[in-house]
Amino acid sequence: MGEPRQVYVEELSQHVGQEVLIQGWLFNKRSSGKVRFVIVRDGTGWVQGVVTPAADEETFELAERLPQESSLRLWGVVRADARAPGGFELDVRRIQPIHIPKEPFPIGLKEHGVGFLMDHRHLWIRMGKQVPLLRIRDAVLWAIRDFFKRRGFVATETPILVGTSVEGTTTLFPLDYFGRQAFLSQSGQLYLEATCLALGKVYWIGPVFRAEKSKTRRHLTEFWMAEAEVAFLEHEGNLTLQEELVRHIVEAVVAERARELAQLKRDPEVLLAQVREPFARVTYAEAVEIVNAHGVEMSYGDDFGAPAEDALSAHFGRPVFVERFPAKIKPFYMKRAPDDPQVALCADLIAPEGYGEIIGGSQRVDTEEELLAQLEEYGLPREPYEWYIDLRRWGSVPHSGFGLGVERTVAWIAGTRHIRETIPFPRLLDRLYP
RNA sequence: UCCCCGGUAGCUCAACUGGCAGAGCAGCCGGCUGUUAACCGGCGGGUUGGAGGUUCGAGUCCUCCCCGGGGAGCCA
Repeated sequence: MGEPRQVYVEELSQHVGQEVLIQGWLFNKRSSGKVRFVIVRDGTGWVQGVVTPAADEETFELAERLPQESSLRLWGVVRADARAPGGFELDVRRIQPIHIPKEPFPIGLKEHGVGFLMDHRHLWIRMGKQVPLLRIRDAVLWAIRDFFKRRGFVATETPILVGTSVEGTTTLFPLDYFGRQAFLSQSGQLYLEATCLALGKVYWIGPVFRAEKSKTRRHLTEFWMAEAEVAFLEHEGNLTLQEELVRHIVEAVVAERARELAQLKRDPEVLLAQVREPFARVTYAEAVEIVNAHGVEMSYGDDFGAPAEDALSAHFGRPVFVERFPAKIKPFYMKRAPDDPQVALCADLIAPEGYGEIIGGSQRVDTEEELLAQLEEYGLPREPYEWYIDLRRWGSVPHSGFGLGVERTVAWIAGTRHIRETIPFPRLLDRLYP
């Protein structure tokens, strides 16, 4: 026999009848006198251990005394049991405490308010929905990397510290850079355009920062974007790439994280059905009519507000691309449609079920003349963009790209209404702790 | 920045038109051989967010401030 093997809760099905060692934390305990139950979590799942006087005296005593979130090693024999939520239980032989808290764990098993939970985010992430949610986030990020890797994209990086804004309109976090003004990047796109002319197909996944005073369930001040940029790719191909990426993410998460989706009561069939068909595609002008038909007022030239996005997502019931926005409500770097210079060759992808815009993308301006004209049109200074203009001076090619909001994508797939739970430590207006 | 709601025990909440501040959970003590947010009995626990005001009397009404939540705008 020898020493019992150390295993994780998610591996228990492979060890029925064997004695194993689980290392984890006491999530909860219950007692019926001579039968005591300890629920232990280890990051991969939860399992109930059954402690009876058959265990040694100290272990039997610990099963009654250990407070919530004690860390411990637990030796027991794995047994399949229909009564166990996960299908398996442990008949406990021995418990060895590693750390016994001196004070009650702040987060109980009963309900708490959001403010309290956010103040204890560092402890909240151990609880309930948070673990499967963060495991789904992990799967989403790996699915993105896997998708691009398989297609020969080069993973690259863009700077976080920048000297100028990418999109003139959005608010930036300023900071002092050795006496000069610098900002936290709000998008890696412009740099990715340069990199794609070096490497062909590139992507990066990283944090971006928006100093908007947004207080909604869809906004963070620090969030993660997966951005891609492809040389020689035009608008149509850009949409196809985005659609294939999103479909791949959903299929990969459903395949790899079925257990977590079940814990979150998210029906994988609903997700698969949403991405099975080709995504809907409408022009901005058509979208405005659909939105108005749903009783949400907006006129041509307005950007879509949250109610408008919700109307669109309700109308289609699957992801929908909104193409060809009026150029004046989109950033300076987007290429104009050859048949209508008033509209940009761009698209936003609106997620189903009201999870909002998850992708913004476009074909980029590719001639120096157009770029200079558009910088001027937007009232932007030329100097900080000289390097960007250079890209159109030497070997410019048609190129396109997009940015996918990781947290909104996770929220949609996990079926979690508020984006704050899709990242371990959300940064929100008025919330910088912990 | 604007609009709405809230702040009472460690947590979640109650307390009528102003009249003795209460319950569940958590904690502590005890009971229970299959519990599933276990259950049963007992005990302790409060500057009612802060400052000022009205009143015989304020958790409750008024003013200002602070904090939190929801939403809008903007965006991914």
